[in-house]
Amino acid sequence: MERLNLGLENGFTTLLKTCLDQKKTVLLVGRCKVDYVGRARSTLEYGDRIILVKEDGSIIVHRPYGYQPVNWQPPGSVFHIKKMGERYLLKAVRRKPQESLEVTFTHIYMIQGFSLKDEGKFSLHVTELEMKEALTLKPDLLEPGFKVLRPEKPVPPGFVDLYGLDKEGRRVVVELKRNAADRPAILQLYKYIESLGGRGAVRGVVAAPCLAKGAQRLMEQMGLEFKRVDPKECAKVLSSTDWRTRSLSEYMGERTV
Amino acid sequence: MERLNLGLENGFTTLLKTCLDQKKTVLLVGRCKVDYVGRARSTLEYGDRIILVKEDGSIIVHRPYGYQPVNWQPPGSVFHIKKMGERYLLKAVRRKPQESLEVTFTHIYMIQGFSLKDEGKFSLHVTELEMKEALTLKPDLLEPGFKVLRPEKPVPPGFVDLYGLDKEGRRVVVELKRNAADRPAILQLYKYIESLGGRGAVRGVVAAPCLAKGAQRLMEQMGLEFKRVDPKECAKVLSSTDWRTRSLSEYMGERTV
DNA sequence: CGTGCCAGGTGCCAT
DNA sequence: ATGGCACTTGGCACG
Repeated sequence: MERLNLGLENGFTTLLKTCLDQKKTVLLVGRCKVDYVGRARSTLEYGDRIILVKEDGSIIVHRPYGYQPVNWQPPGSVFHIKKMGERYLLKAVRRKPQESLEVTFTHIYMIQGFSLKDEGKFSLHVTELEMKEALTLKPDLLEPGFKVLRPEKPVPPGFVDLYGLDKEGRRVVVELKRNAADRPAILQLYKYIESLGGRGAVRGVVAAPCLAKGAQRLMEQMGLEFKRVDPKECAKVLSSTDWRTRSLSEYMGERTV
Repeated sequence: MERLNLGLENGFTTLLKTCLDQKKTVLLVGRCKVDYVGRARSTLEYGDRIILVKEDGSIIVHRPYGYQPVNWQPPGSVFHIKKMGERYLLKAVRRKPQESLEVTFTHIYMIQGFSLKDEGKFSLHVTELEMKEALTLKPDLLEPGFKVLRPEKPVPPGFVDLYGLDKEGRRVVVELKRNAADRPAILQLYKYIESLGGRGAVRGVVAAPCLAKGAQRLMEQMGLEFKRVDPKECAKVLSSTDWRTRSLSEYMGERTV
């Protein structure tokens, strides 16, 4: 970590340009207004905010409350910096879609550049992908005798989460949800079934921790089955075994065939 | 704006606790690892990051790249601060769902508290709501002679965006999309039509700037019509008139009747 | 409070 | 590039 703080007297524009040139991350705190034009359009009146300008050309404007940024521009944006009389202008533009974010400062309370080294690995568990992996390795988690033929089977409208055979040899199409299975999930499964020859030809199974409120009736109407699957249970299966380490990622890698 | 920077020697824990007690926003830059457990679970190995701790009890961890935070906890979280030997611990817990975020610092490059005053008004334009407002005020934008009977008509599965009559007096159900109308939107409209007596009884119209890729065929299959509506055109209608200022919001406010 | 739907959604990976 | 889809989705409005 290397720090850069030229002080405000040295100039907002100088510091900011230096940081951007050197691909440093800049932390700004100041009183500003924000105007955004692009897919939509927004205005934010003057107030105190925190602004992050990152090495990759992204910018995020945070109010002193709330989880979400009030305005932003994604990585790859191009910055323009200007001093306009008493005010400082920071503009971030991206193309495709053409969007522009303009931050106008009346006061800058803090500006500081940092060279941050962050190569730490991030890993997320208990995702739908992990559920799919677990069910591929231990299909019994879905039902005894179930065999996975293909995870991510492509069908005309999209991708089936799991495709396999039950112990009687019938084809099974599985729609997997990490959260409660809702109406859209069920309708999606139904579409897949239709494109695979209809209900007579394949079994339709919704695998999820539970069903959403209105989903039960829809399930029955469409003649689909619900199988309870616990995401944490799936994650545990993966972490408790070491078969995952290599063999699974390879196996899952073949799903595109 | 009031600034608080006691310096590191004064103690990470002291400063942080003071800031949280006084409901200040804290900016932190340091080398840390992050562990999250809750709906899912994640680990982030050591690296340099920026942490925002806001007045409302939210915390956001940013890597030096990317638009999205790598870890976070929403407003209302409860913080626990501890010094563990050479390391500093910042833990944010929320209930419902029960989730915990733990940031462990080995180095703190900067820590600073700010009392930020931000009452600036934020407004976003050209939302789906504004399109609906525009079409309600100028139904001709949809098609000549169209009349809106009710925005947001409630039907068993949900709410119809616009409900009205065409110039021949036929009932029209409109599904409105600010972006390209996709399959789910079309299926949704179809559900509404079924619950209103089926295709013979009402016209089904998808109003959007354009159709998503595979949507055309589905539209035809279901016997629905597509009407191009330009969000910018809608915005112009709203901005070029001042009828919006009060009267419309009141009118729209009655939609729940 | 749960439930449903929108978002400047974003991100990831597929063809 | 575009399409399909998950996300610790978050957010809001409504029953």
